[in-house]
Amino acid sequence: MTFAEFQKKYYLSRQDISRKTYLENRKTIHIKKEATAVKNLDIIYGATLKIANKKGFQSMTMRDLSCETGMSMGSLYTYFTSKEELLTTLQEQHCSFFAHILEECVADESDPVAKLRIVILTHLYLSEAMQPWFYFSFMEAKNLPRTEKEKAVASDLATEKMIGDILVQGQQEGVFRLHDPQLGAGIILAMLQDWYLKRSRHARKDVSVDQYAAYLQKFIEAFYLKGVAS
Amino acid sequence: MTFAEFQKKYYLSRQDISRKTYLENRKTIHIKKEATAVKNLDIIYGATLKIANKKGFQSMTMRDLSCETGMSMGSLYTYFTSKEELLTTLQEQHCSFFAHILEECVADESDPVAKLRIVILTHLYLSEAMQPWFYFSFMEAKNLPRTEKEKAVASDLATEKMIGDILVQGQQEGVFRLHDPQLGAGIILAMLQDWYLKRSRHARKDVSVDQYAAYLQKFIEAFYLKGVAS
DNA sequence: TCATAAAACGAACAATGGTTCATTTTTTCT
DNA sequence: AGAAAAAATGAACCATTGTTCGTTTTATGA
Repeated sequence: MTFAEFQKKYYLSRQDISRKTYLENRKTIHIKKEATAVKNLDIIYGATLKIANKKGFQSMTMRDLSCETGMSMGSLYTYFTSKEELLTTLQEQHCSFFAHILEECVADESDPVAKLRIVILTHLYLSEAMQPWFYFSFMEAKNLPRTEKEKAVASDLATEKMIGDILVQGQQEGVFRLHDPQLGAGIILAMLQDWYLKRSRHARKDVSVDQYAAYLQKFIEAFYLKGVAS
Repeated sequence: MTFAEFQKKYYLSRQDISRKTYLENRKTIHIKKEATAVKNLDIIYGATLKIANKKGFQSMTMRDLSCETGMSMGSLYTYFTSKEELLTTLQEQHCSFFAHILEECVADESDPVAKLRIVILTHLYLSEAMQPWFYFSFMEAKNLPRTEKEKAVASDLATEKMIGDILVQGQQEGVFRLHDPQLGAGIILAMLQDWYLKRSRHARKDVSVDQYAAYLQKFIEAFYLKGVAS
């Protein structure tokens, strides 16, 4: 699978997140028509991520958001009850979307080498497709309300555990070299996160996701795979 | 060198940063006695990093800082002219301190393998000794005033370039395998940054800097070094 | 076309938070 | 000890910003 193919498969993602937000928050969103709500939620999410990733969510004022979305202050407040609720909802919706896809990707794969490859690839592709949110989630994690913060940490740990489990399985099956799988999982996750944390730097080097993915695979397999000659 | 040895060598660092700040900002700091100024600057820096790393610099109020330092609002303002100047000065002083030590560490080493090892080790040790600032610098980079932001980016790029240059040298001398040194440098830097960005996670796994350093060395050399049998 | 509901609007209110400065407390030096 | 300098104090000021709500504009449907 290449990124182009991945994109086709998850083409609808952005709309989906806004639609899910609307359906799950009908009580607080005082808008009757789904189409209107979904369209505006999409605009609001996009603008929020754009501004927050430039100056931080705290520094983003509701007036900034009003300006960027082209909506009035009053309008914005028909989509959420407070600035904090906007933060909570945005984070929650994106986070659950991400978790769902990542868990799905290794579901019907049993070979640890293939599993590791697909997790790495899927994570990179997801973070490429949803780069603004991934960056946002990393940078704003500590400012999230308690519950959301805990979910974000849990999600991150789950990803790390998923990688760690694959490493353990590979060691048990004798295809991976014996090394601390906890540490290994942490380092692999760090390399995955680097892709969305330093986007502009990779862009300057003219590196595509697919090139980065290929390099990572080689790097990781050089250490973990048994009997690969240098 | 172990971290314990490193710590002995750079024992005075914290005081040094406050002292340098005082000496270079005598015009704006309306305090006559050096000892008083240095003591309080140290308290202010420590409190600022502590609060900002918990809730973000923007969200930190001057009242928070007053409370944490035990100093009054008025007192704080004799050490800097505005909240932004506090940010600027803190960042600048720590950044130049860091750059100085990192450049020094490879000065009298010519072998690329040894060079790579010492850069990795020094970076890890520095980020361990100054963890609050490293974390702060990464998380607040985008909120820094223009000049400081540019310096922070430049410093980061310089580190990456330093690693990249070592990889190139190693390839030219025939001790490293041929691979994109730019990408490699980026990935190595990501692994170094993971150490201070995820401190609590490493603590939970009971991993020391020295253990982490050893693991990284193996990981990186498995990929770069030629003819190391698996 | 017109009446009614839906949505958008943005000025006004209240709370927050950076900054100042007249005053008090502490230190220094003779 | 006492005067003068240094340092610390914190209440008050004012710009900023989250939030509301009475009004206006737009969409719907008979």
